[in-house]
Amino acid sequence: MGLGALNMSRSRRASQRKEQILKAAEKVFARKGFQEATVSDVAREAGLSEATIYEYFSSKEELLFSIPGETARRGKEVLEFHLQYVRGAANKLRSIIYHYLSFYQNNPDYASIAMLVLKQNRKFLETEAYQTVREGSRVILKVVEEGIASGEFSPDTDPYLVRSVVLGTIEHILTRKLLLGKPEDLVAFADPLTDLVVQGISRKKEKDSWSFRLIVEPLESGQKVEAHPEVGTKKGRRGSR
Amino acid sequence: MGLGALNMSRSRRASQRKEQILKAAEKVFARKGFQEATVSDVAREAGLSEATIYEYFSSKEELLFSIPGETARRGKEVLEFHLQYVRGAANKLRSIIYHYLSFYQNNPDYASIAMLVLKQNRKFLETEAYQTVREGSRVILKVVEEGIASGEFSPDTDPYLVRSVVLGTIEHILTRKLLLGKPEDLVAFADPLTDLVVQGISRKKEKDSWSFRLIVEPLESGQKVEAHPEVGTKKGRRGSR
Amino acid sequence: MGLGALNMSRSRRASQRKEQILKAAEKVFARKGFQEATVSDVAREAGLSEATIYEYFSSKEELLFSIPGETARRGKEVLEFHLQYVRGAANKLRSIIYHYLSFYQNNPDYASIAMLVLKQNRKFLETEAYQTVREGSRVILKVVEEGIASGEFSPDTDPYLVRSVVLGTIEHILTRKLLLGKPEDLVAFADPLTDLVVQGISRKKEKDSWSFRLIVEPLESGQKVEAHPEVGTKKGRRGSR
Amino acid sequence: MGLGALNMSRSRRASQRKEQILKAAEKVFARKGFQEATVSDVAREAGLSEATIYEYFSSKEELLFSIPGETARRGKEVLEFHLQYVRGAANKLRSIIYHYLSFYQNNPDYASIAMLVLKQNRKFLETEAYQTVREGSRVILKVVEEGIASGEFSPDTDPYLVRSVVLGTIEHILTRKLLLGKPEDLVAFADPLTDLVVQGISRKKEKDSWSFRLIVEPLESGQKVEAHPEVGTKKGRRGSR
DNA sequence: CATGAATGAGAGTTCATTCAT
DNA sequence: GATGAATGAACTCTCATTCAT
Repeated sequence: MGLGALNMSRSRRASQRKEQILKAAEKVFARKGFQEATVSDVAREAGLSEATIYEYFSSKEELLFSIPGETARRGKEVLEFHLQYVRGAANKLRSIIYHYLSFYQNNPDYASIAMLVLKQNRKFLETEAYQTVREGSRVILKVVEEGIASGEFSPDTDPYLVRSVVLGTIEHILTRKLLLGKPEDLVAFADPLTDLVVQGISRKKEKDSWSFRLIVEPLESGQKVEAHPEVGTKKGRRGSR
Repeated sequence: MGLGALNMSRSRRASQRKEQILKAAEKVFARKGFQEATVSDVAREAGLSEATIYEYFSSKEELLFSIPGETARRGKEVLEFHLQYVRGAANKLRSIIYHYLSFYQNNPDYASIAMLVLKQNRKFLETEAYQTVREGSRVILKVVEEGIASGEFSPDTDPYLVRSVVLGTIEHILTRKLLLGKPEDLVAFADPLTDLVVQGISRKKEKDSWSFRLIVEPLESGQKVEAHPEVGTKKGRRGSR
Repeated sequence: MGLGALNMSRSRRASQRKEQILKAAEKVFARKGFQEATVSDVAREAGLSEATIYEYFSSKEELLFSIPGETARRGKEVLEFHLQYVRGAANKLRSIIYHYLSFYQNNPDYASIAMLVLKQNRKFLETEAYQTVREGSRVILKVVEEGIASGEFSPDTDPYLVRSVVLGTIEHILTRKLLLGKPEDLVAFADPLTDLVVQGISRKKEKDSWSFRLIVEPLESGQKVEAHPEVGTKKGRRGSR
Repeated sequence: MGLGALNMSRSRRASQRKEQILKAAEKVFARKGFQEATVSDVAREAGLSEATIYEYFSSKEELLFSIPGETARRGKEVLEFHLQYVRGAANKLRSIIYHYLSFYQNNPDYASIAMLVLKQNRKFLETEAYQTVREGSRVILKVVEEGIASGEFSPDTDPYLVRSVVLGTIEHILTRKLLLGKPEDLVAFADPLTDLVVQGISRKKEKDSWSFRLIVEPLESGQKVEAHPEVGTKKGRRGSR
């Protein structure tokens, strides 16, 4: 005792052990999936006995559900921190998309568990960790609403749809990468995806200008107006939620 | 025996049994998930003994992987049939999105298995059934390419990204419905999603340039064109695949 | 199929298996106790696999509680059958005591489980099997009440106490035999115990005092009557129940 | 430390700790049973760590077997002390029975462990603590023998049977109370039980006097004392031990 | 002395799968 | 073709016990 730096408070050491176990579990579950992985696998990976795992987590499932906790919280914090300095809804959307992709790219084991294990687990929805994820995704809603208010985005934009587009696309690409190995670089999708979404929901100036043009018509040109009458002009459609 | 219409060929009867078992399995796996469901559950649902299940399917996993087969093929066929009569890439995209949503809406058990069971299963990728799904999703690529070629869509559109946006969004919304019960009506998302995507990938600059030209021509107005010049104009960005 | 006598109905075979397992369990639990015995032990003794045990009994505990069922019912029936032909409460008591001792003597494994395992198990009290045991012990109450009514037994006899004396003594002797191996012969206690109990509850002093008076009258002697006036004359004492 | 009265000898303090642990163990084992209780439960109850338990007792079982020690010894001493002042075998029997019932009533945790845990444990018989119990029960034998010698009890009384009757009945009533909660008051059984037993083994004067009477009535003589040899006079019956 | 932390050793239980009928 | 019956093979979880500090 009294070994200075070597000494460590009880709870500090305990939380270190927990972290050690969680890292091992993340690795193992990511590689084998939840059902296929055994607690014995996790114990081996952590260099501990099975019983020790149970000292820190009351069940295999609790172990699984504890994995996102810290990681997700940290991800959310980083995102929110960076978002502070970004101006404009479109730019914020770009930042969010970039962060998600970058986060998954840098945390492949976490990504694997989130996409292939937790996402399909009904019980995960009742988890505290899920709340963090939920809050994170709520940021998208807010940004979209902000963009609508500022006039950057079309007033009939459905924020829920946008969220589904953003998260759905990211998850789809990520899942492909996890299962098929392609694409190599997730982050490369940040800009194209952002552009697509932003253009997809931005105010349709074009039409405005078209109307304008029509007035001008009396003199010349403007025939192309009818060229794409069906695109983006049906108003009032919005899915519930 | 040999009594004409009453008789049924060996294989005919066998394939009927298979269908009976598959229907039961779909129901059970959809409700309980794969690992949680037992072969005994499926047998009970089918009104057969466990051993009989094994007469027709060599393992529980093969049973699972056999579920999509017919259903997916039928879905793909219906889609392709309808697509024949649709003109224009944007309209085809709308039709595709509508079909996917409608299909999942009308086949909730299948949807549940696809989203919550198969998607997380690496082995499913080596399945024949997966090929059907793959082919189905390839249709999107073709339509987008067609749209690019026709000038409907921006030439720097990434068909793979579009596919991910379309399928990812659909799956995201579907998964939410399966796990959270919301939204009630999937099909209501067909138009807003299509609109977003189509606007997101439709030819861009041209319009700007048109307005430009038109504005100059008449007399005044049109300055706002430069208002958001940064949106959607960054060229050359494309994720690998 | 169609093997005549060798064939056996489904349920018949199942109940035979159950019996086989129960016999094995009785043997094993009697020898090792419940906690110390493993399901594997029982399976080995029965010549079956562990899994098969669980086909017939849902848990180790259910297996334990199923042991008394048949045996206890049969014991109770034999007792009641014989009791029909016995006249007089004292003789019935003797018959009951004899039967209990004889039953335990002839069913040592059952006796061991009843005395050393079930008797101390709170959960057993909620068992159906326990009801049979309960009913069996109720016979004693009835007989005592009958004896009181007929005047054979003292009117202030507490039937519940008598039942406790009879069963308690039998169980005490039996437990000693099970743990210490002595006494060899349980049935030898039937008569002495019966005599003690019957004398202990038979009509008492009153007779003495009557006789006394009669004796004195004629000629002489009889002073010793007062010798033990304090024994057995304190009336009105009775434990609750 | 070393501050006079505040100080305490090593062994004194150790034996205090032991007592503290034993009290906790008694409570816990009484409530949950031996197998169901964990060393951790005992440690928590004692306000100590599990490891500390093992400083004082080498195993969970040793802890169990140590519980009776002091308590049983004290019980035995109190009984013997009071017995000194009681005259007459019957009165001594009454005193013994009273003491047992009273002791169990006042030490319900001890009673629970004795009846529901130790009694079923073969290994307890090899314990030193069991010797104390044994000695205690030997007192009954001595008193009965004394009563036989003094003529209070019938000469063909089997002391071992009487011991079994006394202890068996007490334990039977006690076990009922522990498991079923009834009867509330154990001590109320002291007199009725004593009366039953004492009358059950007392010299059968009555019969003697009857015979007497018959003889006197006519004119003289009385040799026919053997007139009712069948009640309680069958000699030579005695269970081994 | 006291204990936090770690673990070896099992036990009960579940099921996918097989096979004789 | 259909199935009742049987089981091998694991896996999760529990706890008494140890030991370094």
